[in-house]
Amino acid sequence: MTAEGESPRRQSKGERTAGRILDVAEDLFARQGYEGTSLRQIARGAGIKEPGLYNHFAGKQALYEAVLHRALNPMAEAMAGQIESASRLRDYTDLPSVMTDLLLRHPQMAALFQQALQGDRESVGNQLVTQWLETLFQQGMRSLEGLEPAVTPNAQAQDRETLAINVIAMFNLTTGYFLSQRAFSILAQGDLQDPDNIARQKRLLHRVVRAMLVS
Amino acid sequence: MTAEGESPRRQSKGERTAGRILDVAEDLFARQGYEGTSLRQIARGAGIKEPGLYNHFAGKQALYEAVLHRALNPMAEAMAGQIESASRLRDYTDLPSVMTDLLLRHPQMAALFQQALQGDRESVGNQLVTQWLETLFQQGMRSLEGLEPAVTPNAQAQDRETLAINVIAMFNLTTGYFLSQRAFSILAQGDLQDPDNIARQKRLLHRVVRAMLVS
DNA sequence: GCGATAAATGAACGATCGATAATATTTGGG
DNA sequence: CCCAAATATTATCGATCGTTCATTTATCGC
Repeated sequence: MTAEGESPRRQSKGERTAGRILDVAEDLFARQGYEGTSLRQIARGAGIKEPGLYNHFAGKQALYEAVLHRALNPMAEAMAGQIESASRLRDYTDLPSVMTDLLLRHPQMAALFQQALQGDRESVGNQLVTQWLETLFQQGMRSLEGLEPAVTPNAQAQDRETLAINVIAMFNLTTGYFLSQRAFSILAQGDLQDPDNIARQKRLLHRVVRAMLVS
Repeated sequence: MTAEGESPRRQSKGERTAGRILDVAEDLFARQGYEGTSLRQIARGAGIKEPGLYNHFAGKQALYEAVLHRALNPMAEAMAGQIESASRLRDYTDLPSVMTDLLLRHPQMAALFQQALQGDRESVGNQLVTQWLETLFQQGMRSLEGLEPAVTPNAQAQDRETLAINVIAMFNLTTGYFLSQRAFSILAQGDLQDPDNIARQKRLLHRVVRAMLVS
C-alpha cells in the first residue's frame, strides 16, 4: 500500500509522516518479519529519528497492527464488493482471479498475511487476518458447494472436509504465487508480475477450480 | 526430525545433547522464525545452559544451518530415490504425493523451508533450500514437459513460463497444506494430519496435476 | 580407577532492542 | 504575526540479545 495520492496540502505534516512510516514499515515487515525488523530501521527509512515514531504510533506492536489494518481493509472491501455483485455463477469462481488482481497491486501483502497467519495465535495481528480469512473462506465454501450441483448435475456431493481443503488450496495457490518470485527466477527468466505470467496464473487458477467442481 | 532411535549407548553424551539441541531448535525455528527464537529458549528446551550450546555448534547461524541441513538431507534423498526409480509415467506425477508423505512425517519442515526461502538471499540457509528446490524443480519441469505429449497426444506444447508456474503451484499446494492447520480449523473440525484428510489432499493433488496435463 | 578430554557452568561483555523523559523546533489556526 | 499544539530531537534507560572466558564437572578409552 503506497501513500495516498492526495495533494500535499490536503494532509497535515503529521499525516504525511505517519503515511511514510506505514509505507516503510509495511515493506520491512513483509521482507524481514516482525522480530527481524527494528524501529531504528523504520525510522531511518521514514527519514526521522526513532522517538518520533511514538508521536504517531503507541509502539512497535501498534505500528504493526496499523500496517496490517491498512493493508487488510481495502482487500476485504474489494472482495466483499466482488462477492456482493456476483450475480452470475461464474463470478463466484472468479474470486481467486479477483484476489490475484488485488494482490498484484500490493505484492508484499501476501508475505504480510502469511506471516501474521503463522505467528502467535494470541496476537491481534493473527486475529485480524484470521477474521478476514473466516469470511473469505465461508464465502469460498458456499461458492463451491452451492455451484457444484448446478454446474455438474451428476457430481456427488462433497463432504465438508474436502470443501475446506479445496478452499484452502485455492488460497495457498493464489497467495503462494506472489511469494515465489525467487523460485520462478530459478526456473525461467522474467517477472511474475508480468501481465503474461499473471494471465498464465489466472488460467491455471480457473483450470484448478474447474477440476474441483467436476469430481 | 526427531532424535534417532538408536540405543542410548551407541551415542556419546555429546551426540545425544547435540541431537536434543537440534530437535528443540528445529521446533522453535519453525514456529517462531530465526530472529524470533533466542538461544536462551533453545538451551532451556534442551535442558542445558546457554554457553553449553557452543560446545556443539559455533553459533546461532551455524545451529540454524545444521537444522536446515538435517531436515533437508533425508527429504532430498527420498525424493531423488523416488525420481530415480520412476519407471512408469505415473510415478512422476506421484511426486507431490510422495512429498506429502515425507512432509507428513515432519510437518514443521514446511514452515522451515518457506521461511528460509523468503529470508535473506545471501544467507547460507536460503542457498541451501534454493539449491534443493532447483534440482526438484528441474525434475518437475522435465516430468511435466516430457509426459505431456505421451499422456495427452493432442495437447499443445506449453511454454517454459507456464511449466514453471505449474511446478511452483504444485510446490505451494503441497507445502502450503501443512501450513494451513489453523485455517482448516476455521472451516471444519479435525486434524490435517488425519489419514482421511491426507487422502483428500492427495486426491486433490492428483486432480490438479491431471488438469495441468490436459490443457 | 586414572587421566586426558569432552561437556557443562557461572559470570560477564558489548551491542542492540523497544521505550521514556526532557527539550527544542516546526506547524498552522486565530 | 503570534502562540498553543503538534512534531521532532537528544540523551538515556533497563532488558535482552549473541558470544566469550575461566572454571568446574562428567565422560570414557586405556
